[in-house]
Amino acid sequence: MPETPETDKRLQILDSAETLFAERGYDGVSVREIALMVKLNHTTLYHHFPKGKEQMYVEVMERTFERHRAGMSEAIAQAGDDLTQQLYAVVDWLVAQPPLDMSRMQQADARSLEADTAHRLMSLAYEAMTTPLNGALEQAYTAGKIAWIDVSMASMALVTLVQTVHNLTDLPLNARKRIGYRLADLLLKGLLKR
Amino acid sequence: MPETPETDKRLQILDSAETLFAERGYDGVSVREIALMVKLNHTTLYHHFPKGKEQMYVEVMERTFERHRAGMSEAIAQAGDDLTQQLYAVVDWLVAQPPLDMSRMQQADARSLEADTAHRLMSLAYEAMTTPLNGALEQAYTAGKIAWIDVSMASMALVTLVQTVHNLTDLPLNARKRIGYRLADLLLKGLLKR
DNA sequence: ATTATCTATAGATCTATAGATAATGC
DNA sequence: ATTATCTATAGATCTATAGATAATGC
Repeated sequence: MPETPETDKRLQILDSAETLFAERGYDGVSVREIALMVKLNHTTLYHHFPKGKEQMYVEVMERTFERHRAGMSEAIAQAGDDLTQQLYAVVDWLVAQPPLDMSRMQQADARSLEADTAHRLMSLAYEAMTTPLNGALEQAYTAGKIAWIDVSMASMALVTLVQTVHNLTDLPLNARKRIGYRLADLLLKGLLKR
Repeated sequence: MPETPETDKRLQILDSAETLFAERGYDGVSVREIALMVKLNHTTLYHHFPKGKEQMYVEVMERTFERHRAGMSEAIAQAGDDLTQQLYAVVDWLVAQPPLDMSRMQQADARSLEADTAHRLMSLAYEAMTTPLNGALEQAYTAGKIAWIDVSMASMALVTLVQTVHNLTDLPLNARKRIGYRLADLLLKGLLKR
């Protein structure tokens, strides 16, 4: 069976790099490991990515952020206009995706990149990961459903909390999703009795 | 002025290692960097820690966990019996401490350690970081102040959220604390209107 | 005599480049 | 002729050990 033109080696490399970078971060992954996953000698990767490991990381992350922005927007749009259902849909999306650890990106990965590149990527990340949720929260506020809050703080809080579900590596996807819903409930209802 | 006997070289090494490991994780720190901070040749550290870098990391983390457990217990005890004030006190403690990124510990650091050691440290970490808050939440539930929740999930959620404040590196301590309080409020009151 | 420190070095990575060889497209 | 792949290798780390030398305690 012939390969489809989209799945050429360059895309295979990015896909493998994405899996590895998501698991272990920039410094935790070697160019050799990425090459091993796509069955190429590691020096061949420099043909496809002349600027080396940093270029692979940047292209991987740009793809990842855009996919997350689109995926979360779509999830929210499909969920109707109830905030709780919208947050559950975002949980479904995030839990099914590879982990995206913004704290590690900032504390570790960014230090190994050229400074301008690191700043640009971090801004992209915050923007992509909060914009769809910000919209949902603003709409809920306008509709009188939620109290006044710092919308972008709440969005980051949800994303951060749901990402911790990826640390439960021994649980199957469904169990991780259920825990994600409970974290969303916690953020929606709060601890104090109503 | 003579050095106090407690601040001998071994403790200086652990203090420097703690700062560096907290900032950049196990793989992000080299034995040479630790040695540089205490003005020793890096090979000298193997005299004080014959099992090398892993031994330094283990001793650093054991100290850190115990200090956090004690610090959070003390903070809660001093705060009286109001849950909100107790959580604020925990925020004060956590924000003033070096960052402790459990996600990075599990996803990155643990992979570089001997497997048994890694498991033992992770268990210690979860236990130390949640036990004091679990107690406060159980007491609040018994007193009818909060709704029924998974207490250890809520404790981890608070710790995780407050740790993100360490990523705001350009803000002074007081500003970071205020954001910590607002995150605690979010968890206490929730988004939905009451 | 014991403890703390250093020099020298082994051996295992890592990223990246130069340049040869094989595969592909016209 | 161009594109994709490989071999060989440079040069920079890293952790760790062996063994010499200096400082300290009895």
